[in-house]
Amino acid sequence: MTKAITNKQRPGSGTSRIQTQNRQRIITAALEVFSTYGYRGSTVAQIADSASMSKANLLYYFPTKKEIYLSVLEETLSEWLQPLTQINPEGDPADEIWAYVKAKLALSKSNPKASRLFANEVLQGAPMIGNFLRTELRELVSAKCIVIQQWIDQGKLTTVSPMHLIFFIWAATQHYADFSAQTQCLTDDTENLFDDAEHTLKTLIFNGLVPQ
Amino acid sequence: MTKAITNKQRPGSGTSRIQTQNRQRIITAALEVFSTYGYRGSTVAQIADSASMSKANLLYYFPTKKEIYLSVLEETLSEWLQPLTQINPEGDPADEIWAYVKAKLALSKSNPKASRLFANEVLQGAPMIGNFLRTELRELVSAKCIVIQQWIDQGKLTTVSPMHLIFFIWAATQHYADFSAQTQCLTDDTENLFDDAEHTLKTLIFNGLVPQ
Amino acid sequence: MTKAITNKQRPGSGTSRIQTQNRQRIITAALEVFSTYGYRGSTVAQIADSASMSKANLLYYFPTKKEIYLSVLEETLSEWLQPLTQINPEGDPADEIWAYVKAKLALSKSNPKASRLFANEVLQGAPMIGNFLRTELRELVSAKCIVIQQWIDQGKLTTVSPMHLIFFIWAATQHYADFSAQTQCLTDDTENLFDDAEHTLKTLIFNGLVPQ
Amino acid sequence: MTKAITNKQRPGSGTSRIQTQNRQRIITAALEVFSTYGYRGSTVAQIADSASMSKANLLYYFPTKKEIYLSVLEETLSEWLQPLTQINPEGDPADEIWAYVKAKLALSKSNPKASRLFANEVLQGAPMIGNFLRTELRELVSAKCIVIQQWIDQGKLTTVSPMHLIFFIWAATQHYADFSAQTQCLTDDTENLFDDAEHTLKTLIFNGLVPQ
DNA sequence: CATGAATGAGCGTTCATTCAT
DNA sequence: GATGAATGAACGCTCATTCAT
Repeated sequence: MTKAITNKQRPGSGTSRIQTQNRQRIITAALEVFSTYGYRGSTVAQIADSASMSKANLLYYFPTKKEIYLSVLEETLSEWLQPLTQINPEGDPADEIWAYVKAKLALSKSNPKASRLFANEVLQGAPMIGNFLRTELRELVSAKCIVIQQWIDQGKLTTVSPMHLIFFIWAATQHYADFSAQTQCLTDDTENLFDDAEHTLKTLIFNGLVPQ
Repeated sequence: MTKAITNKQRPGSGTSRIQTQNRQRIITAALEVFSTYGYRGSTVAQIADSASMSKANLLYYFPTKKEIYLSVLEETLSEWLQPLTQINPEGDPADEIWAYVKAKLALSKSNPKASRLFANEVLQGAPMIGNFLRTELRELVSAKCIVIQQWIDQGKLTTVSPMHLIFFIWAATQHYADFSAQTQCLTDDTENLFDDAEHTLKTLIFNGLVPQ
Repeated sequence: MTKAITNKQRPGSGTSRIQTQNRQRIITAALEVFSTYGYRGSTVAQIADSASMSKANLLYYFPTKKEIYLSVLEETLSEWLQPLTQINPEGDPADEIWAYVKAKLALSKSNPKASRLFANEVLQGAPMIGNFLRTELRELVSAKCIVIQQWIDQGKLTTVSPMHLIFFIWAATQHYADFSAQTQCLTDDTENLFDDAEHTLKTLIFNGLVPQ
Repeated sequence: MTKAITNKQRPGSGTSRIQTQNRQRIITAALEVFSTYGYRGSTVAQIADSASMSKANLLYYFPTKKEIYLSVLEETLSEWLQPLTQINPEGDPADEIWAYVKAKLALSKSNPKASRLFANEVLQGAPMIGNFLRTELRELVSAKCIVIQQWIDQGKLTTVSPMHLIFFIWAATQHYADFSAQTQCLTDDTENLFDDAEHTLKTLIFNGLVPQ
C-alpha cells in the first residue's frame, strides 16, 4: 500500500565464492524436489532441508519460491535442449537423427530429474514456461523441422511429419526418465534398461516392426 | 479388477441412488483437478468447487483427500488399461499391435485427463499405485510380453524387446495427452493433431524411417 | 499463476445470526487493536486473541487483514463524521458550532478508539483512506465551509478561515482521545477531564484568552 | 536533559568522529521511518536502507531496534519541548503565550517528523516514554501551569484551566504536522497553510469567535 | 444428507538479531 | 568499523479435517 517500502536485504550483485556455492546447492536441491512434486506440490522447507539450509537462509539467496523454480528451469533448459540444436543439416540424415535419439536417451539416463522437472511443468499446463514454448522453443523446433523436411524431399527419409517425428523421439526417450517409477516396476533387467531401450528404438525407427 | 489400489468393498446394500450419483460427481471433479495439479498440488476445496458441493459434504462421501485420489485412480485405471487386455494372441500380430496403438491414441484424445492423472502419479514416484504396478500391472504386461515374444519367435515380427515395444507405444500415444500444453504450443494444425500423429506413428513403426 | 485457482471457502452471502455476531465481535476486537498499533503494527493473531477466536476462524469471516481494517474503518467513519453533517445552516451560528464542538468532545470520550484509528491512519499518510479524504470528506467539509463563510459574511461570526476553524475543532476535541496516554499522565483530575476541557474550549473559542 | 528515556551515558572518551557521524545518520534515518510507521510498523532494514548502511553495521551502533527508537525520541524531545521552557514568567502574558503558539507552529512546519514521532508513540499508549511523561514532562508542565495560573490570578488572562490551555495549543499546532496527510487533501492553498492557520489561531485565541 | 463454522498444522515470507570475517 | 551470511521466531494466510446442527 501507499509508497513501496524498500527493505529488501539481499546478497549483492558481486558473486562471492560462498554465494555461488550456495546458489548451486539450492538449485540442485530444488531440482531434486521440484522434479518429484511439481511446483505446487513442493515446499520451500523441503528444498531447504534438501539443501541442508534454513528456510530463511535459502530465501536470502532466492527471494521467492517462484524465483527458485524459474532459476532451476532456466539452468536446466539449455542442457535439455542442447542435443536438438546439434542436429546438423549437412550430416547424413539417418546418422543425425540417430545421434539425436542417443543423446536424448543418454540425457534421460544421466539427468532424469531435468526431464521430470519439465514433464511436471508441461503436464500441469506449462504455467511458467508457456511463453518460452510459444516463442523460443517453437522457433528452434521449426528450424529443425525444415531441415528434416528437406531430407524427406531429397528422398533420404521416408515421408513423415517432421514435427511428429520429433514428438515421437521426445516421448520415447524421455519416457525412461519421466516414468522410471513404472519401468522399474515392470522390468527385471534394470541394469541394461537403457541399452535395451536403445536397441529396440533403433529397430523400430529404422527398420519398422514387421519384417520385410 | 484393479482392487490393489483401494482394497475397498463396493458399497452393497444401503447405497442409495443419490449417493452413487454424488460419488460419481466427485470422482469426475477430482479427475479434473488431480490430473492438472497432481495430488499434493490439488486441494479439497478445488474439488468441492468443481463438483459444486460443499467441502463438508464431499468429505461425507470420501473421508479424506487420499481416499478421493485412490478412488479416482481405481475408477480410471481399468479404462486406461482396457486396450492392453484386448490384444488377441490369436489375431494377426501387426493388426493386433496397430489396433492397440490406435486404441491408446483414441483414449489419449478422448480422455486425456486420465492419462495425465497417471502421468502425475508415476512422475512423482507412484507413491500410491506402486504396489499395483508391481503386482497386477506387472502380471498383465508380462502376459502380453509373452504373446509378443511368441509372435517374434514365429518370425511374424522383427526382433525387439516386447517390454520396450510396449513402453514405446505408451510413450508415443500418451505423449499427446500428457504434454498437450506443449504440442499445442508447437503445432499449427491442432485440428488434425491426432490424425497426423497416427499416420506418422504407423509409418515409423511399420516401415521405419529410412526408405529401403 | 496460470488460470485462477478457485478454492475460496467463505461464509455465504446470507447473514445468519452467528455470522453477524462474529463479524461484529471481530470488528470490535480489530478496532481495539488497530486503534492502538496502527495497521502495520497490528497482527491478525492479536485481533484473533482479542476476539477470543482462532486466527483461521477469523480469516473465515474476513479473507485478509486488509479487509478487516477497511471494514473497521468503514464501520467507524460514518459515526465519526456524523456530528459534522448535523451542522444546520438555518441555526444560530454560535449554537451550531458549539453543538458541534460538544458532540465531537462527547464522541472523543465515548469512543476514543475510533478517533485513534483515524489518527493512526492519517498519521501514517492515510494509505487506505486517502481517496476517501480527497473525495467524499472534501465535499462534505467544503459544504460546511460555505455555510460558515456565509455566517461570517452576515457578520454573525468573526472573520476566520472556516477550514482552519474546522481543523482547529478537530484538533482540540480529538486530542483528548488520541493523546489520552499523555493527558492522563499530566492531569490529576481525570474524573472531570472532559468537563474541564469543554469549559476551557468554550472560553477560548467564544471569548478569547485576553479579558476585554 | 530528558534523560528519563534512555538512561545512557553519552559516550565520553573513545567516541571517534566517524562514530558520531554515523550515529547521527542513523538517528536521522530512524526519525524518518519511525515517524511514518510507528515503532512496530517500522523495520530495521528500512532504517538501514534510509541511512545507506547495512543492517549489521547499524546494529553495531545501536544494539537493538528499541535502542534506536529510544535514542531518536530522546534526541527529538528536547527540541520539541524547548519552546515550552521559553515561556517567561516575567514577560507579558499575551505576548508569551502567542510566542509559544508561534514557536510550536513553526516547529510543526519545520520538523513535522518529530511531531509525528511523538504522536505515534503517545497514540499507541506511550509504551516507551510513559515514564518520562509522568516525571520530567509533568514537572515542566506543572511549573508552566503555575505561571499561567498566576497570570490569571493577576487578571491578565481570562479564567481558563492552564493545563487545558496547553493541551489546546499542543493540539492546534501539532495537528498540522501530525495530520498533514489530511490537511493536504482538504486544502487548496497549501502554500499559505501555516500562515492561514496562524492567523485563524490568533483570532480564535485572542478575540474569540463571536464578534463582541 | 448437507452445510456453515471451527481449528491445528503448515505454507511462503519477513524480521530482529547474531556470527564470522 | 563494516558487512555478507545465517537463523529462530513470528507474520499473513491456506489447508485437510472435524464438529454441531
